[in-house]
Amino acid sequence: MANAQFDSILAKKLNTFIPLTPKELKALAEIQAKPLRVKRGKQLIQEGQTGHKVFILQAGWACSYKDLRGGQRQIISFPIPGDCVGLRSVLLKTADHSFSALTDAVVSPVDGPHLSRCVAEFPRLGSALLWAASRDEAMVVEHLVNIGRRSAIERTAHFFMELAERLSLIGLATEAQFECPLSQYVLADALGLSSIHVNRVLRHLREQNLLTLRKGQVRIHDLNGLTKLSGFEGGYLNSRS
Amino acid sequence: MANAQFDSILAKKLNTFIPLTPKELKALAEIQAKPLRVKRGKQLIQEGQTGHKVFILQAGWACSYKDLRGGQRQIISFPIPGDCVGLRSVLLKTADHSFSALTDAVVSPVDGPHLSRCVAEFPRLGSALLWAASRDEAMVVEHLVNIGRRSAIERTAHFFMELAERLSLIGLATEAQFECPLSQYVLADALGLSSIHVNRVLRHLREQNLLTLRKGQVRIHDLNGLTKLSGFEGGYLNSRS
DNA sequence: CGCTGGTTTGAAGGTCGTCAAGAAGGGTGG
DNA sequence: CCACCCTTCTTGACGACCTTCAAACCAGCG
Repeated sequence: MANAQFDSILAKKLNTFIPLTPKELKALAEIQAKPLRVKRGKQLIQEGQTGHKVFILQAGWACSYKDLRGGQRQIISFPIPGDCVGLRSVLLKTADHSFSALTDAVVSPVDGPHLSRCVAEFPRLGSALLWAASRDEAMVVEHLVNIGRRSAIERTAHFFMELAERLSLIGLATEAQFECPLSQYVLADALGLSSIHVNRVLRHLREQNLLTLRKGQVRIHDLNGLTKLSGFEGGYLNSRS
Repeated sequence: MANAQFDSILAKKLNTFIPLTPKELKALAEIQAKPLRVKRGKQLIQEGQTGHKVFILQAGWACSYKDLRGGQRQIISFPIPGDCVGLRSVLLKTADHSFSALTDAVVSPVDGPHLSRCVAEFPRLGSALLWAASRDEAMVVEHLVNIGRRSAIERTAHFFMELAERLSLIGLATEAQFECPLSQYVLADALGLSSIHVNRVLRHLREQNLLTLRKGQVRIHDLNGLTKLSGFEGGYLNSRS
């Protein structure tokens, strides 16, 4: 039992920042005690709503995003297992983004007051969570740079490089391959492109033997070439370095 | 003396979140005790550097940004007086962005350890700063949406609407006008456009009698029209609502 | 078997970037 | 005060990148 909690994916992540004591690990485990299964497409946070929900994604794929008039939307981030969602909005009056499951998923709802008490009692846990939040924000910033200043191909390559790195840190990717059940529509909303152009870009990447996305699997053929093309530097993802 | 500290622009901002006690105000004043004049163009933080510098902007204009190979850059945000810069990187190993003054400016360098001790002693001050940081992140997110999913005109209009709102909250803008010494090159780097296209967009805004930027002054001619055009909703900027 | 969600491709057009060059300030030194 | 710089703004022409519209294709599934 204690071991299972020790192995919580969030605990593993925070441990790379500071080693946590058994007591801290126990508190962390209590935070994410009640896993909740949600169906693909389920919306867990609605932009503008009050009452601050925080979730820890345990399994599956999801995205945080903002809708615009005219049915468009911009995806902010794809949380992966071990990531927190909604932390940023805890101190704001209303949630500044929506959050939905993209596949069937498992999340742990976190009670706001409980979280507050917990970080008050265990400040090191608080700063570990703050570190994770800082890292998430650095990812949003890099996303902004990606959309603002890189061409569609560079941008797409960069996106997959980052995703590969993140997944590999939690053991969900090898050097050459990982699961990625994102449709081209979803990718388009993340990359600030039309889905049709995403298709063309993916074909280019395939034809140049850089990367293939097929049946929810990304295969990386030429890591070096992708790195060069995208200008990817993963410094903002690692705690060491 | 105590009054001058009371009037610190950061104190005023944080006060809109939670009213601060005299002791907290005193601690806050000590944090930003040594104002430093910097010349226009001065770089205060370099992306990738270790040693975590935090600054509070007291006066003047500045920007945080990331450089890309090929001399391009993407501006992340324009801090205005009372804003903190570099807080996000405190817990990261290296700064994830650069920071430079755009005009002659005044900043207060903040000592990392001192800041830590301070928020440990005054937790409410800590959460006030965290609130400010959350608000800043919400702005980055909105910036991402802006670049990813809005056309050049909508995007530019939205940018100025947000800026007007922010400046007006600290008393640096009226309904109709505010100072804005940003060149079209700088605007281009912020909006993910070429400076030439920024020029074209500004002309459109001028010709449609929406907004004029001339000699470092923004004049808003049609607030309603701009709001409609940009789809601006300032909810993420206010503490109330 | 038809339906549905996703992928693929083509053609046409618009937004926006690039190249090039002139105009309009503002500051500095003679 | 004028000449000369530099930075910034402005405009035109051209082309590339990316979007939109339209339609075919494919696989999984009831």
